[in-house]
Amino acid sequence: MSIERQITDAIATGIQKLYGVETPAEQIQLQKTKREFKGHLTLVVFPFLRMSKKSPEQTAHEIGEHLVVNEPSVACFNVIKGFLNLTVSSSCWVALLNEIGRTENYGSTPVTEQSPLVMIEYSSPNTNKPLHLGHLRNNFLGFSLAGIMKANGYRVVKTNIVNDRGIHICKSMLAWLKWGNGETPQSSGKKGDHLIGEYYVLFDKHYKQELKDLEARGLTREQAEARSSYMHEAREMLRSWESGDETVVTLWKTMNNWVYSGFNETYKKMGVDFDKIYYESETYLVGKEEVLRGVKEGAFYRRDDESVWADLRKDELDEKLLLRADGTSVYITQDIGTAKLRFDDYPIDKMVYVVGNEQNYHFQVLSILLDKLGFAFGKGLVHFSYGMVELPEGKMKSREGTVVDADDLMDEMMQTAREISQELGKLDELAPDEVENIVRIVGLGSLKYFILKVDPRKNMTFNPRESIDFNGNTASFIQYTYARIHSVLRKAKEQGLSFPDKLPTSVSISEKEENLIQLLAAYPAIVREAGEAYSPALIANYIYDLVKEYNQFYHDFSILREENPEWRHLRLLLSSSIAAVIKSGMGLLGVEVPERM
RNA sequence: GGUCCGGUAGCUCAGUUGGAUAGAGCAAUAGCCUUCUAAGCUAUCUGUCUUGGGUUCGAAUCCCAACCGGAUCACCA
Repeated sequence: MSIERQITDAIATGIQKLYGVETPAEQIQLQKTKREFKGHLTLVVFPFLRMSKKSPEQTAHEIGEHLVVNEPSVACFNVIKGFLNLTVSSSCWVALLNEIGRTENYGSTPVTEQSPLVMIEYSSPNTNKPLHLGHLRNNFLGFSLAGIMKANGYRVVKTNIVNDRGIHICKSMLAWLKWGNGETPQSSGKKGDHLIGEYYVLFDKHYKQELKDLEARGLTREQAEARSSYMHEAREMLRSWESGDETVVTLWKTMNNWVYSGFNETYKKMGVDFDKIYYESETYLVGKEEVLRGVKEGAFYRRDDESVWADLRKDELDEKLLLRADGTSVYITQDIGTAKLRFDDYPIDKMVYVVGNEQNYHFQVLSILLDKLGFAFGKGLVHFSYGMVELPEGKMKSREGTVVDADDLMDEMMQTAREISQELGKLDELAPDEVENIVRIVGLGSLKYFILKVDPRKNMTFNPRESIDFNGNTASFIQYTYARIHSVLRKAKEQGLSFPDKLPTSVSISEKEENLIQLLAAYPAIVREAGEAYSPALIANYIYDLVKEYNQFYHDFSILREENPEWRHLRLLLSSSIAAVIKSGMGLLGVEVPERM
């Protein structure tokens, strides 16, 4: 039982005894004492005044007296206005540190075969262009969330739905046929996804020119769009693809494979992975079948032009198209099919979609549609909706060339990490492959942390010109502290300074150390909250607080030079426990920590 | 126009199951490397928490209204 819980119970019995009123423990809220006051935990007594019918000060004193006499973990107390500040005894903190020190996987709940299964969909790229900054936020959030859910005792399946079919990929294919001269990733040395992206842009360029020419001949915009031969060819190609035309399908496979090998490289660099990948080309027909089943069962209806619709006006939404008049599927049809396949494949208890907040409406609709089709999971699906990544001058626009490419950005981060490391002379004594590894860990970690420390729901601003800081609330600051702790532990070992993993509770302990242990003790609750709130940011900001506190401690206290063996042991045990929590917490963000840097 | 989300220091962000004098980092200024890694530490400076009401012992936090910004309301994905 946690100290907090113990004291809460003692307060409940105290109030019962003093004022004869039964108070459920949930109503008693202990909070962390503010830094400027003495004590560890604070009880705000205002809510109990109507029971005690006495002044705040007097009430606080009475409860405080009761605790000191009856609850051994409370050493002393002080009262300021209506605030009862409790000081927990040193021996409790030492006992707590002992416990944390020998708890394996501290902070995480074990996963068993009976654990509920959560499937997390993230990434979901289109195969016509490379990944950009927005995808980075998506991938980092999705991967981190998977780790957090696992730490909270869920079985987790990470999944990805690849948008591999549709008019967009036909545009790239067409441009490549027309102007590509058989260029391949091998022949040009370009990454497959970047190569395809270039042809997508090239199509758009020629298409725009064609429109301009047509408009110059006196056509309106709409007429020009209808008359465009390029667009006509692209649509024609999509039709050939859907009817299984062999040359088109072969080309499609070839070009998509170029993209996949490019994506795989990027995913590897990002440090994310998937347990199961679905492809839209394999799910859209299933979606169509499901929609037709819905028509048969009366959930949806057909209009005169043969298009299929869902009437959601009873759910305070509008009518929604599900199949076009020509029978082809739309975006949401595919999500219905994917959902069905997934639930056929796995016994999913909870489905989480990591998708940007511009699709809030889409998922609201999807939830209702799945429910109408009789899928039990429809109502409970979670849309983990995150904000846009904006540049200082506003949204990223591919047409204006302001898109920040994921590969480029990651490379730049590593390059910057390398330059700073060299300037500081950090890497002088290390082997080249070690240098590469540290540069990767620091550069990439800083990027991930920079993105994940922000509340996922909020839009965030990213300034590519001001490179990401390596000071302050950053991954490198945390990584540096971790490396330094390891250095101390390494040196302790070299000097033969082993320390027991269990300290006598009689050891005297400073206020700073008590505060650090109190912070450490909060970790499991933070992991739980992060899981409930879907917020890796909670963990990031917690780790930062812990590290900041430890750094001050590190500068104020000697560890290896401390001559009192009990104190030295305490500090070594504290340091190694903190290192363990840093590693665990950063691991939940998908950020590695190096043992030296 | 309807719906949803946001507005906290010059900048980037914490802080919201209502609690004490609203916090960090960056930027600025001044110190600290014969001592466990200076990617660090210390000190100073920085605020109409968008505005106006309400709820109460107490509001950045909850409610109402207004203003500003964003998203969405596609036979695009």
